[in-house]
Amino acid sequence: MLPPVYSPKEIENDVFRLWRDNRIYEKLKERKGKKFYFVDGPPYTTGRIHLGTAWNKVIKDTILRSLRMRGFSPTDTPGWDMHGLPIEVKVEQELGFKSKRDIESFGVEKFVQKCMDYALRNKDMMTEQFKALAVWMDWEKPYMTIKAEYMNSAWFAIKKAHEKGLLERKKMVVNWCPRCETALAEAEVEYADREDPSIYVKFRLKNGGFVLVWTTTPWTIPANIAVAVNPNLKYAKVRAFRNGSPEVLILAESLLDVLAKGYETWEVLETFLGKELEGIEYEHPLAEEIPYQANIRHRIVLADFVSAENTGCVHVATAHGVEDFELGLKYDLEVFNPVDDRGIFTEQAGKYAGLNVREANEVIIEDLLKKDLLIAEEKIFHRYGHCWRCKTPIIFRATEQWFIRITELKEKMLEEIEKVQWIPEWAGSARFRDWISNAKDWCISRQRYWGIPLPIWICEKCGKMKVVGSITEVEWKDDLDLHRPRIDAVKFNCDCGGVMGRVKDVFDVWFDSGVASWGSIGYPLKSEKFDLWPADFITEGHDQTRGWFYSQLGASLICFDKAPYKAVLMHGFTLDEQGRKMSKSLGNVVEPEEVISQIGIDCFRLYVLSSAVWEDLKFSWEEARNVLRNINILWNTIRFAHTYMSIDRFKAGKEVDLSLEDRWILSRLERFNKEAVSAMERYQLHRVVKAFFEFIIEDFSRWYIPLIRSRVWEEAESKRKLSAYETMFRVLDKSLRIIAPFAPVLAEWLYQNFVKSFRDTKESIFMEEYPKADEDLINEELEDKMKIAKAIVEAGNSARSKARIKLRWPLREMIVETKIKGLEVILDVILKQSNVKEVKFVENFQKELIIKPDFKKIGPILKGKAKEFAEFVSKLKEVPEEMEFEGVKLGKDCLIVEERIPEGYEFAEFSGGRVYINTQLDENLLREAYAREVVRRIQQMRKEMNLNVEEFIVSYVEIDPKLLEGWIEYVKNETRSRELKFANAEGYVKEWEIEDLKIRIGIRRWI
RNA sequence: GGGUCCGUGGCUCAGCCUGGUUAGAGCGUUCGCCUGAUAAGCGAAAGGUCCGGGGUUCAAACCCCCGCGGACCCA
Repeated sequence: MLPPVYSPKEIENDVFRLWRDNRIYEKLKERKGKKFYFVDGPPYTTGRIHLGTAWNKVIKDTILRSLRMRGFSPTDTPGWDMHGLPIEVKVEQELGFKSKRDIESFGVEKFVQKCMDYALRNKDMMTEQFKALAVWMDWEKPYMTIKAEYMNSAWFAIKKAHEKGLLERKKMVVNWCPRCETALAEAEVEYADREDPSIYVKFRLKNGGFVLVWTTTPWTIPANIAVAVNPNLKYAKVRAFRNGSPEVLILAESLLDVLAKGYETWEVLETFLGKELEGIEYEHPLAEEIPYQANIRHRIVLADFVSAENTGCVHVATAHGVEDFELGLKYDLEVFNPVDDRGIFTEQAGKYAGLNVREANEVIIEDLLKKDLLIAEEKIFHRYGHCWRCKTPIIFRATEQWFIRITELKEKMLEEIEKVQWIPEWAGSARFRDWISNAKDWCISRQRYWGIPLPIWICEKCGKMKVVGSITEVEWKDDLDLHRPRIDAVKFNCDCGGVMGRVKDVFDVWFDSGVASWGSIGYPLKSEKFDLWPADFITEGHDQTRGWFYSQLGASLICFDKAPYKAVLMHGFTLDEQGRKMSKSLGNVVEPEEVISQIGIDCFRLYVLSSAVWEDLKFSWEEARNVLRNINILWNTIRFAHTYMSIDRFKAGKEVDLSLEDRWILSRLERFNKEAVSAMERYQLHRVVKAFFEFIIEDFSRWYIPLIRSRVWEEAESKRKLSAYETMFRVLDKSLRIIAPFAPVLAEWLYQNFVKSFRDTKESIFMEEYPKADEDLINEELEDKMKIAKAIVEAGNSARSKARIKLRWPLREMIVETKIKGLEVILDVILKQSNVKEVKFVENFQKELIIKPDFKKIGPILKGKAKEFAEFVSKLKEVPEEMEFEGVKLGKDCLIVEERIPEGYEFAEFSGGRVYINTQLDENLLREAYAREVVRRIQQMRKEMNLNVEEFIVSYVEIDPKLLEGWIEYVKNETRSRELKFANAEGYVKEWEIEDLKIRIGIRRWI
């Protein structure tokens, strides 16, 4: 016997033990199958997996398992992304550090070691969490971005970039985190709302008047070099009055309303296009506070990016804005950067030296006010970039950085993504395409410690550069760690006689994972697996559009001029029930462990795999638990099959005569199989899960099993029984194999405890082949017929319900009124499921039409003759389309037609017609009904007594024996009563009510 | 401002790729039923302008266009 209730925990223990003790995964790994190169997108070693990571790995595992069953030997190396700022920040927090200085004084070597320990510890914890999801990957041999061999793959790429002229060092304005003191990539900037000042400042023009600018970053004013206007926008020179005194100002004509912020009235003196303003010089507003500004000639310049917003005049600080910087290149403006790595003003900033830029905001506003240059000061709530790890607001800063010239690769990238299969299609053709089209050069250098060191050496004497493409060039041996600071000690001799030292930077961590498609197989240090490249398949969340999908494509184009993957499945995000992101601050985080412990691994997997992968998944406990109910139904069907097959020592695989319902369920099975295979090939995992439950619940549990129940209860070697067993077995055996990749633990357990009992099996269900559909068994006509049978039975039940007659009470006849032919084949099915003695199919069931005139309609037309018309109508036997009465033509809408069905019948509609039931019960039917009522109650009592299904009893029924006349044997048979006595109840006694009749029933074990 | 996705009963979703019965599930509500696979299950009822508008078509939840609302990404 199977346990009566599905309890995931025990099953999981059993199966994990089986897999471990018999080394199932390892054995599968030894099999030589067709090659399939899958690359795992490495999760970052943060320490805990969240629902999204769990979902991600479950998708991967499902696909890997299905590939193995389909005869492939997929690569299943898990990856770990272990470098970078997030870990540095965590370690800094643990050590209580505030800035890079703390790290330097602590010692870089010790710090890096701490980072490594942290990453390794987290990797181990997360490995256990993934294993607990029944994810089969090669956990013993993962790829790690911190291994020298892997770092070598990145060096290889950078050397390639250098050879192709795609690596360059240039001064650029970058996103800069003043806390982490490093440049950040676009992908490392997180946008969040924040409040900033919004100020309107006037810059005094040398030839009189002012130009009005607007900014949200007062701290950039000390670095102001120019003011930009749009050459094609109309500007106005106005005379504005404040407290009665006039001032002349220039701003965009369409934006004059902003003057209301600081002036009472104004008048336009003249208008002109922006281009006429080019070259006009002005005085820096803080020239007195910042002596350095005296060296600079400030002037108005032209820029297309200036839009008609705020004042239409943009303050340009070449060191603090990307567009500003580029504009500076065009006009050959000076790049004046008075802000240091920590976001603190340098000596060059004069009065502001030593102030943090955010603190400086206030001081600067104050100074502008004193000089009467501030028109208005407001607050603005806007999206602003923050460091992805420490949440500090970023600043823009011009620095020297190393770049990959992605802009030169753009065209090729767009070309390459067209060759990739995207699931869904728009992930590539729209979303990714859009991202690439907007791509900028990739800043790959970080001024940090925990990362792959940039393999660039520069001669201290002549400035010559050497890019190292392999760790073998730095005399690497197995045990040598290549992280900072050790690598910093490596020097090369320059041809000029000088010494080359390494650039101190490390790689942007996104570059690490970008080389995964060859780094994970050790290329180029090892090349034996490189023939696998490029990847056949990868899958990650939609956030990886700008992350891993992109970094891999860029790195791969540098090295190999083609895309590193052939197919990409993009999945969604996990959100909370209301569709919000899960976050600690909202307190709505659901831990995968918690879910697993509550509903089990398989239930969790089936739940997350049942919604469309590319859509966001709103996690709902209720929905997840619903899946448990479905699993329970599957469990119950298997328990049913198992119970009887075991009693009869059934062995599968014998020739049997299949009956109608057997052939039907097998047809449904093959159809499901066909659907599953086609969905699987298109990575439409949710369709497989949906189809599975629909088949098991709708077809197998609700329809097939009730149909064969009586066959299963037949004694001895009944052929009908054996064919039912064989059919059930085929259905379950195949269904389990189809769903095994999705619900591996459950499928394995049922394979071991159900399938194995009735046929020779392999060691594990995962050594079986994924089933192929046998399309010859699909019988469309039979399926259609059965659909009709279902509809008829349902209509019959509905008619019963109207007549208030329980299904347990047999009925004499059912008349099916329909034009559909050839329903005789389903006669038995209907008889059985409707509990009727006879079923007739007719085209027209006799019924009486009652035709009355619609007085409301005919009254106005026929007036006084209406009564005569009523007489005429009463003689009609059928409804005419049209009639003529006393020379007036009348349509059938003048008639009200009612149907009267014969006395003693009730009906209900179905898609092909109507079903009538005869509601008259005669003596014999009544006795049968009573017999069934008694049986039902005795069965209930047997169950309450916990009797074995096969055990015999003696029954006592306090009822007039006449009521059961002719049905006594039936009752004894059904209830396994050796004796049925109409006497005072003994043993386990209960009182019952059948309709209005009160009876006492007693049963006891037969000894 | 640009791009993408989503919008289907009270709620959560499937169906859309590949147009074709009466648009399906689950949850919830009400009323019934069934049961030796039932710690279960099943049915019925109520509940739908398939976001709105236009187009293509014999036929549109589905394909196309224009809006509206929400989410995400970018500027």
